[in-house]
Amino acid sequence: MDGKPGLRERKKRQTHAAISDAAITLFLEHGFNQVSVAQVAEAAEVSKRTLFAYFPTKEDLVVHRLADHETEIARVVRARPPRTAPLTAVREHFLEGLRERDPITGLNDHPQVLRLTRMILDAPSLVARMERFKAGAERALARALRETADTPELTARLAAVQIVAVHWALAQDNADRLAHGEPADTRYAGAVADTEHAFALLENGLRQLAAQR
Amino acid sequence: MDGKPGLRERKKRQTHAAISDAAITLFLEHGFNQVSVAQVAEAAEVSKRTLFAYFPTKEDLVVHRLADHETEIARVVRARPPRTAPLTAVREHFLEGLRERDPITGLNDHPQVLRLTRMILDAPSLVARMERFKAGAERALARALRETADTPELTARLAAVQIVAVHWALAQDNADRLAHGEPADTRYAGAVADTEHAFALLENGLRQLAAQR
DNA sequence: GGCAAAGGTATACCAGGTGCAGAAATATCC
DNA sequence: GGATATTTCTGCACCTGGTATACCTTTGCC
Repeated sequence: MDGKPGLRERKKRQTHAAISDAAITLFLEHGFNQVSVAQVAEAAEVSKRTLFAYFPTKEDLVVHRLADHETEIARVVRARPPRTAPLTAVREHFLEGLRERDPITGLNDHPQVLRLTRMILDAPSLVARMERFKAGAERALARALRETADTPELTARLAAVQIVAVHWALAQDNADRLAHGEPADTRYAGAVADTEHAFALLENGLRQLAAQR
Repeated sequence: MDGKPGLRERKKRQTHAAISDAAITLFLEHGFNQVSVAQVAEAAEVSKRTLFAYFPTKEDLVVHRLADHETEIARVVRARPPRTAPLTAVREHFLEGLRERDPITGLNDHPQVLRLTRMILDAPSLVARMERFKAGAERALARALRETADTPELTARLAAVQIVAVHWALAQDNADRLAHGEPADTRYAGAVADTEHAFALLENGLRQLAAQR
């Protein structure tokens, strides 16, 4: 489809990568808030104005790498085998992510990943950006549920927000533990158990929640 | 406890209110992003520095009014009658909110409220701020569940994120409809039905989600 | 009334982000 | 291959949110 990307196109990609790489390197080294976009631009040998032509905000310098994941759950639901419940597909996908130590599950303890996670958590504006991400994931998943499982509008939205919320809670929990020094391999069994528990809760509802007091 | 707030204290409250009022007035009239903090400060007859002494960020000029609601769900759970399930308490509280047209349920169509909602939705930074709000509500609710229903750590967190997510989805749905012109009184019946449906889903789980395809 | 402390102000400053006019590089047409 | 049109990059000035500093005013209190 594009045997000839064209010089202009290639340079664009190159510049994009140069800026992104310079940004990540500097941010990991000194922290997100400690590095100005001017410094990033200088390191990438590009004007500040050009940097903003490629990345609309400073946060995007980091977050654009995760853009694919925004619709990941929705894609999993759409691509599920016939007669499989959406929830089952999402659960299996998450378990597979755990097995593969996919960073999105929070269960990857490579120093680079750990530092990136810490960097994001230390920068409020980046955390806020991640929340918007979640909202995007919810919308995409709601659509997928409507279109592939004939789920009514409201039910789809409700299911979507619940699933995404649980997904993130699990990942965050894993990431927290690894951030506190627990090795991924040690955490693995617990992460699997927690995942099973969480999806069982989703499937069976909160009825079981004690009513005492 | 304080029959004599003291002059200093009174002036502080007064200044606080003056700034907040000036801000809301200007924001409602011209839009959040169209008004600078300098203009708000000028309207409130206060220096910019003073404004930031009272409100840490521009967003807080709007959001501080909702601060109480951050822990509202958690308080409802803590204050529930004996042997009542947390979920029941939250549902009843939401239904009561609908009856009273509490703006937090999205079912208040007073022009002021409508304009405020629109203003918030039109300003990405305010939306982001609301998301942080949600996160705070989740934490508070998780604690309440742990402390009043002996819910284990993970279960409490999972339940909390689900409940808060559904709560917000319902409110947002109502707000959306009113924003599109539907009167609150017309929407009321549907809002109640949707609420019942949503909480039934929470209670019974997503098992029912069709597995077709 | 006088003094310490709290609170307010003016000013200057930093960082993220945008608008604009022109220079430089790339693509296109002859 | 060269002239031209188009895209992209750049430098610069500027706006806005937010902070630091240093100084002044008000309040509380003896």
